[in-house]
Amino acid sequence: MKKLKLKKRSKAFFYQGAKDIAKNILGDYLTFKTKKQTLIGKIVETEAYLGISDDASHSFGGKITPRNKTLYGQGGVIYIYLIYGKYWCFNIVVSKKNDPQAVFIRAIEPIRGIEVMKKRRGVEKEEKLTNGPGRWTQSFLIDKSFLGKEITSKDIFISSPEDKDFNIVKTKRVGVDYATKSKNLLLRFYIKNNLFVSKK
DNA sequence: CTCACGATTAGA
DNA sequence: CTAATCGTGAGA
Repeated sequence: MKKLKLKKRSKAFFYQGAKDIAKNILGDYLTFKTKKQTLIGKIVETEAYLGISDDASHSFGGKITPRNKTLYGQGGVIYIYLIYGKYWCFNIVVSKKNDPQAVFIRAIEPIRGIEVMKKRRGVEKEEKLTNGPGRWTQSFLIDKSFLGKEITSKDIFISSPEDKDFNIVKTKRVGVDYATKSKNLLLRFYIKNNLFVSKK
């Protein structure tokens, strides 16, 4: 078996726009280390949120609230929020300061720490551990304590393999029908035929 | 202070 | 298909 070579994504990588980053981090590995264990997942599904011009985005129109103010900082930090009173949604703030774009990580493929994930999720089926934005954060035990943390940290970071070989599917974003102008933009990206992409 | 609702999920 | 569940944001 060939050894997988991974290169850590730099802070400057996250200064690009959301659309490019959402596509480019597909197939990348998300690593999350604690004292007890290391969890790793491959990013298989993302969405881009374009910020001020995007009426599906939390920062549409330049709105600033206590919850979303992290979006207005320099790219490369984590934006987390609670949805439906239960599930943590994990985003990476991208672009430059005062350009509040974000990349939403909707699904990953579990690579390492699968037993821990099964225990936390209370399910045995591997395909159901991480195939949705609220599911994978539950597997990784990610919550509001990660808000504003650098995605280039020692204990949580993204790295890219040298070679990637898959096709990317583009679709409309999920669950943004409340948006009128932007709801049909093709800003959701996922790895074609990957088993861990969220619901049909 | 009140209150409607969500970048979702589990379960019938 | 519907209910769950609670922090958040808008408005009184």
